[in-house]
Amino acid sequence: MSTIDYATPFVEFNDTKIFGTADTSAHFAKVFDDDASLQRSLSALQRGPVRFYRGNVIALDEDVAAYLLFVVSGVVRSCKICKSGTRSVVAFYLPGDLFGWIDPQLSLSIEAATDTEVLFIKRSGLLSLASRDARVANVLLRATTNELARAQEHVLLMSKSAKCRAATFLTDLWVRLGKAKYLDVPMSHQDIADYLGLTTETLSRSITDMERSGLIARVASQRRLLLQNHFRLRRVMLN
Amino acid sequence: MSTIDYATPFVEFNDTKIFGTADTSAHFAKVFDDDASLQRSLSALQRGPVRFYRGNVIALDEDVAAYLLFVVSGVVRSCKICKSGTRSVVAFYLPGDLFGWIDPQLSLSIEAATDTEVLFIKRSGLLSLASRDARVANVLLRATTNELARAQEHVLLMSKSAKCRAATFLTDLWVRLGKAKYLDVPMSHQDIADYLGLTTETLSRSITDMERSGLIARVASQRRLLLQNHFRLRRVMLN
DNA sequence: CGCTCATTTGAGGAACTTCAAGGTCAGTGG
DNA sequence: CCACTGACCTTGAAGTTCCTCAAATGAGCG
Repeated sequence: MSTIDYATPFVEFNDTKIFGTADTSAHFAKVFDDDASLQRSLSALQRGPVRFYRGNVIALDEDVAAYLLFVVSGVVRSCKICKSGTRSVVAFYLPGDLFGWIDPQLSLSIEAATDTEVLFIKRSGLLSLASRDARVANVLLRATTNELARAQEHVLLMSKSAKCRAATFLTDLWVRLGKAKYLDVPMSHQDIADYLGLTTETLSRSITDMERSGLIARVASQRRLLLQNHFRLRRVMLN
Repeated sequence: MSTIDYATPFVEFNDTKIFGTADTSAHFAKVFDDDASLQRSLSALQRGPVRFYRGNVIALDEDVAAYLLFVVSGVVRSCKICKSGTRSVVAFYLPGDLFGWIDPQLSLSIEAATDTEVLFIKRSGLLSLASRDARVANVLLRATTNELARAQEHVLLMSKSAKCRAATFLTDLWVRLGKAKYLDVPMSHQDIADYLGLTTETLSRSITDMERSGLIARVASQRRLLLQNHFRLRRVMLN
C-alpha cells in the first residue's frame, strides 16, 4: 500500500454516502446476495472499508496492481498529472462502483474527491475465485465493460462544446446518483473542469449560462442544483 | 447481421495486412498455439474471415451484441454519428485486435477504415468456453482491459493541444504497427481528425508544422511518413 | 488527359483560455 | 457575536487556439 496514510482519524462524512456506516462488513459481497459460502470467500479477500479524507491519495500503481477497489461511500477520482503540470481527471467512481483495471503505463493516481470509504479486494484472489465461479467472472466482466463504455462516452464528450459537456456531465451525474429531486454535486468545480477538459472559468460560465436560460437552478447551497428543463437540457447535450 | 452487404466482390488489399491471405482458417485460434482441441472449439465459433471494402459498415448494434470481432487485416474504426451530423471516431482496431464489448446504448457503428478482413466470433460460445477454460477467460479480460487503457489514453489526449494530439497519434500508430522504418498511415485524414476531435484542416496544419520543424518527413507517397526526431516528438507529446 | 476525391493553404471569426479581480461561504479565533 | 481567513466559485477583458468558409493544389484512376 506504499506510503498512504489511511490511519488518519476521520471526522465526518458529507452527504453522498449510500450505505449506512454501521454495517461495515460485507458491502461488496452484497452483490451476491444469495450464496452464503460465496459471501464468505469474498469477505476473506476484502480489506476495509478504509476511510480517506478529501484530497488524499487512495492508491498508486503498485496498489492498483494488487487490489481492485470498491467504493462504499463518497467519490473517488482517477487522475493523471502531466509533466507539464496540468491535471486530467480520467474518471469518477461513485458508491457501488468496482474498478481497478488500470494500465500501470498510464501511472494514474487514485484519489478521494470527497471524504470516502473504499474496500480493497485482493486482485489475485478475486481472479482465482472468478475462474471457479462464473457469477464472479460475470460481475468482473460487467464492471470492466461498464467502465469501458463510460470511457468511450467520455471520449465522445470531449469533442463537444463546453456547454454541452457541462450539461451532459450534470445530467449523467444526476442519473448515476439515483435521479434524486436535487442534484448535490459532490466534487469541486476544479475536479469537474479537469474531467471535462475545460478551465474552471469556462465551466462556471457554462453553468451560469444554463442557469440564466432556465435549464437548471441553484438551490440554497452553492453545490445544490435543480435540473429544471430536461427537454431543453437534452437538446443542449446533442451539441 | 442485419442489412450489411459483405457478399460484395473484393478486389485487392492495401498493404496493412499482417497475416497471409492464404491461411484463412484459424487466425484467432493462433493465439492459443499449443492446444489442438481448444483450437478446434474456437474454430467452430468463428465465421469468416469476411472481407469489407473501405468505408463499408461491418457491424451495428445487433451484430455487436452477438459477436466479438477479430481484425485479420486492414483497419477498423468504431464511430458515432451524432444527431447534429458530426462524426466521432471512438477507436481504431488493427490486425490482431479482438474487440466488441460495446455498449448498445452508445449505438456505435463498426466500419472498415481500409479494405479489411474480419473474423466474427460467437459471443455466447466464447463466453461459455471462457467459463470452462481459464486461458480463454484470460485472453478476453486482457483484450478488454487493453481496450480500456486505450480509451483512457484517448481521453487524456483530447484535452491537449492539436499539435500534441497529432504527434501522439502518429507515434502511437507507429508503435502499434510494429515500429517499421516508415509509417504508412492507413486511414484518411478525415478519420484521424474525427478520432482526435480536430478538423482535417487543423490536423493538416499540425502535420505540416511538424514537417517544417523537422520532426517528421514525408516520403514518396502522400501517406508515408518518417518519424525523424523521436526526442523532439516526445517533447511535443508532453504538450 | 481529365475526372474525382483527399489534402493543403489562407483569411476571418468563434470558442475557449489566461490573467486579474471580486464575491461567497464555512470554519476559526478574538 | 463578529471580523478574519482561506478555499472555492464567479465575472470581466484581452489573447490564443482552433474552426469555418473558400479556394487551390495534388494524387489516383479510368
